[in-house]
Amino acid sequence: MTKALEFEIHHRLNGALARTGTITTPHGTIQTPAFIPVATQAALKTLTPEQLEATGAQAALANAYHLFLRPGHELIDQAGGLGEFMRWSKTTFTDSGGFQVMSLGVGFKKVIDMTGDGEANVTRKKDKLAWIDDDGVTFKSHLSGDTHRFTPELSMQIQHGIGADITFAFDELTTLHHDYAYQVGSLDNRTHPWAVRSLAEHQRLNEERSHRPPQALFGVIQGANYEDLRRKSAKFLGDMDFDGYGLGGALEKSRIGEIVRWMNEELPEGKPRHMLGISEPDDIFACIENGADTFDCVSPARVGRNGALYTKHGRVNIRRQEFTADFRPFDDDCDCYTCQNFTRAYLRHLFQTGEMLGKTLATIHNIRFIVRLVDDIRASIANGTFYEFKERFLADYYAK
RNA sequence: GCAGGGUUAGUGAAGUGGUCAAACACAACAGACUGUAAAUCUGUCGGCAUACGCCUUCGAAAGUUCGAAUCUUUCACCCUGCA
Repeated sequence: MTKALEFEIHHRLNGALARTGTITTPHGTIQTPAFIPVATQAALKTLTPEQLEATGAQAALANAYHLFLRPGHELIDQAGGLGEFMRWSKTTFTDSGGFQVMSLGVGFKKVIDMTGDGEANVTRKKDKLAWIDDDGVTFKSHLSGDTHRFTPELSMQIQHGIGADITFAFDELTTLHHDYAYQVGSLDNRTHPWAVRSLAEHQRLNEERSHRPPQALFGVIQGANYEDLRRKSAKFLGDMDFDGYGLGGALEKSRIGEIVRWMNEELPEGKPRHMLGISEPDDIFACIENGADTFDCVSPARVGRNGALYTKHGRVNIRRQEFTADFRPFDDDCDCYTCQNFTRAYLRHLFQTGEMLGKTLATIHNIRFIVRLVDDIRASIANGTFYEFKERFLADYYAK
């Protein structure tokens, strides 16, 4: 193919923005909606590519910030690109690194405070490592303390070096404590101008690097919880020549569906929309219902590594004493490798003893659980049972 | 037999007259984790009580003292030198 990305819509849900479709990139086709697991440093922690593929994952998302620091985007370019480097033949994404770099600016460090009323207070003190201006972000590496500077241009150069099929524009991380005036300034002075610069650099790099498969670029919409800002941002970016859109952070969980709807009512229908950093079942339903096509999130993997496994009745901590002699599969409805082969007692034992296999098996289960949930939602949109499925699933999952 | 050292909560280990139900670590128990500074973090951890607090503890017994895990005596067990 000569195009970086093609998006086709197959089914639409009556009365809502939800749709099913396919995203095709030079490395394959993704049936949407889809959950995209996160392989931040060109690896999904604890899994081999074969194990990841067996979960049904159709793509993986890595991070420009982490790969810039180690091993460096030039090295990945030399290796033949991200997919070749990590031996993942399907579609790849990279996040721009903006979120990571700017989160250093609001990062927290554990501090023990012995002042005050004489009691030791363990607090989390701000440990600022990033400074933002309208041109870019200066930051210190969390690894070495070296100072670096990211601009939209450099982020695109890094992402082209890494060579993922789908890349994201460099945007500003805002948080909920930023007020309306700050959010306006963030859009007008940074996220939007940076989107223009990201797109220009991206187009230049796609031409310059015509020996490589063409890459796609998604613009990232911000605007926090403000309807006018979300619509304005979606309109502004929607008029630009992006291949798709990222729906970005700083939103109130309880209003997530509504906020996603504002954006998607303004965006061009024929381009895919990626919800950044979301994986809780209630959020996934809300976002898909309101027109999101793909999701990524570290949570299923991280939470799994820390011993919490998804079940149809909610998250459960596998280390609980009650599983000591429980020889049933973890979730008897689950078709994953872990549930097909191992008992709760064994999984608990692996976590109690700190065996690495426990983390692997829990990660396999959790990734499969969310991938399959989104696959099931896709099927329910196609056959018209979305609302029944949603109601049934969420009632079970969040039942006390 | 002589001389010296030791015995603290599930385990290891601080603590040598009051601020000690007793640091710290591990184990155990419970919880958190949403564009990964996360194989991380938080809480509980003698008994009863939501809590204020009350009760029983620092090998055993008997003492000294207003007050003992901390000092004295005897006993038990363990370790190290010399015989």
